[in-house]
Amino acid sequence: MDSAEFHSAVYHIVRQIPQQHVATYGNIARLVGMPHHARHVGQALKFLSPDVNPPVPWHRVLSSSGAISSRGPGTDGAARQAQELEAEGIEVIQTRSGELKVDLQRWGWNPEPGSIDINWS
DNA sequence: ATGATGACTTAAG
DNA sequence: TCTTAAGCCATCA
Repeated sequence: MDSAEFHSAVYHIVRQIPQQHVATYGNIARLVGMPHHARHVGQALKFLSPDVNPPVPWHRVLSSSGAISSRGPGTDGAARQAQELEAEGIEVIQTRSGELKVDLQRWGWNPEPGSIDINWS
């Protein structure tokens, strides 16, 4: 599986995250079959253009702690993601240190490995 | 070839 | 709940 296929696979899985649910980078990586590529899931999402069709609900992907990954100081990506999540009815809380997070126990999506469609092409 | 960089994760204290 | 440390691996300078 090359890079392009990996990206396609990631998009395919992310598109299956149901409304009002969130998944983690690591989980997506596992579902795609590359459990050590959590970081690259983020890379794939970064390359996403806003007008892809069908749309990819990138905002439903979080880190394993439930925190919305900061895109670096001075960026607004995290805040925009929080806004998308709230727009769909998912509760976003803020920690003392100012981190935005979602309660994975409540909103997390944990499909049985065999219960989802893996074939993207 | 080499070293730095991430929209990361897990374990430990 | 934080902070550190170590592991991870494609991409880039």
